[in-house]
Amino acid sequence: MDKFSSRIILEINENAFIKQPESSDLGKRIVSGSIDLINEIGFEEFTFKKLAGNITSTEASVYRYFESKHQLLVYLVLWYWSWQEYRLILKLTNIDDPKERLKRAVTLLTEKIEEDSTFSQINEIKLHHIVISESSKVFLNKTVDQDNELGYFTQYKNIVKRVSDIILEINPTFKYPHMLVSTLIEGSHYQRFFAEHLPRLTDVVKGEDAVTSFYMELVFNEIDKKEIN
Amino acid sequence: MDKFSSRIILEINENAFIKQPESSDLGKRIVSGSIDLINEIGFEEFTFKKLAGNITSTEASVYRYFESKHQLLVYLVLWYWSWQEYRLILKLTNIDDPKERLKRAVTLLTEKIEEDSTFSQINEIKLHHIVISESSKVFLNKTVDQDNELGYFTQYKNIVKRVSDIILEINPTFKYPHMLVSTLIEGSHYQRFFAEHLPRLTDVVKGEDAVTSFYMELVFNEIDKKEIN
DNA sequence: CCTAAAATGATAGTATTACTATTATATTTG
DNA sequence: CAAATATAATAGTAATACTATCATTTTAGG
Repeated sequence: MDKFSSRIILEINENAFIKQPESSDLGKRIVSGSIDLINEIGFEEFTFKKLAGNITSTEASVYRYFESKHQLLVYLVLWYWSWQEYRLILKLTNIDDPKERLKRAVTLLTEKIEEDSTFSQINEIKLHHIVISESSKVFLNKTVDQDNELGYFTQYKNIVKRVSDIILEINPTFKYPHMLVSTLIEGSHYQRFFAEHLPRLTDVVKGEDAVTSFYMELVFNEIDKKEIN
Repeated sequence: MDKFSSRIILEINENAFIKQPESSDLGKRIVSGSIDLINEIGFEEFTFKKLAGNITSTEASVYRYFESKHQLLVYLVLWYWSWQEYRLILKLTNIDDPKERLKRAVTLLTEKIEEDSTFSQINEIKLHHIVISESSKVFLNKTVDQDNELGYFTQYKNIVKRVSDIILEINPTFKYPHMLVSTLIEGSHYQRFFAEHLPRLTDVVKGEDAVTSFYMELVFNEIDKKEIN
């Protein structure tokens, strides 16, 4: 009995949609349908027309919720990072030892999402897959500065800051906390993608989750070393 | 007097073009024009029609060299990694100490490309920029497995293998050499992008190239630690 | 329960993209 | 100089990424 029984809705930046998708049945079908479809065919092949076909609606109706497929991807990725920030806070609550806090944070940020907690209409396993292969397209884009002003990266930056602060608590003289955290987040995504498609760019070690083990080791080596000097 | 006077042409995988762009004036204009244009407007906005306008040719003519803009990006990225492999080999020639070899490799893979060596019609500074913001789109794609079979990632994998082998020479029991190398390559690209657009995801340290310093430290900490245990 | 407002569906239309095809005109090569 | 080859000019197509309009259904308030 540790689940909060009332439904929690994550509040997402209003710039990331035209009409709140949580507010209607169609909105929810758009979100869950797009997660399924982007997963299946990839973001490049994904269109609102195909989505509409899958959820028995129309292209025009989808456009009432999201002004473009870019905005929809932004919404999904924002949702993911809001959810991760929420999970991070929960996972660190009442834990005082900074090393234990860091350990928990690294695990959360690098591990495979296995259980489907099905927060509302969102399949978190599939969404994690999308984040791995598509989320960088949100910022590797000429609109990045505009998107940044709209607050599209706030949650992501918050997470990086939270974990950086733990690192600085352990080692206040460490010069590169943000680099270390963003490296482990993006790095672990790449490694999972490589493991599936380009295995010679990664290492698979039997009997362990090599991705989490590697980044855990990396992070602690890096900040410990500095502690000694 | 350390430049080889004869022109060197990098041999690029034949699957990455229809007609060898090195073979004609138009081909060269396509390559250099696309580097300029992708840099300027980004890969999403880039079209063969716009390119043709810039280089006073026609869309149809561009299509005789590359079957799609995806293939053109593949060509550019392949060229970049061929060039980097060539530079890596040069930089390691006659250097025996594995730690010095590793140091040189890490510098090469993470540093900013400053001088314009202008290998043929290619502006390496601009191409480096493209690699930073666009190259992941080559593999973060549903066609990745097919593209892998066509050999589009061979040079990249070769570089990762070469550097991994140096790491294993220094520490033969290190479990994650490929992860470490691909992390530093992709990580350094992200950090340079973040420094320009999302500075709160990185750290800027006065008086040093923080990106290279960070990854250099990371790599040596990681493999040294293991050496002791 | 009824009406007005809001949401959705159905349909059509536009500019642009990502190509392919055809023919004419240059340019190169033997 | 002729034949082959490369490029330009032009046209055309299916799909994409939207916008617009109007009819129909659903919902919410009095």
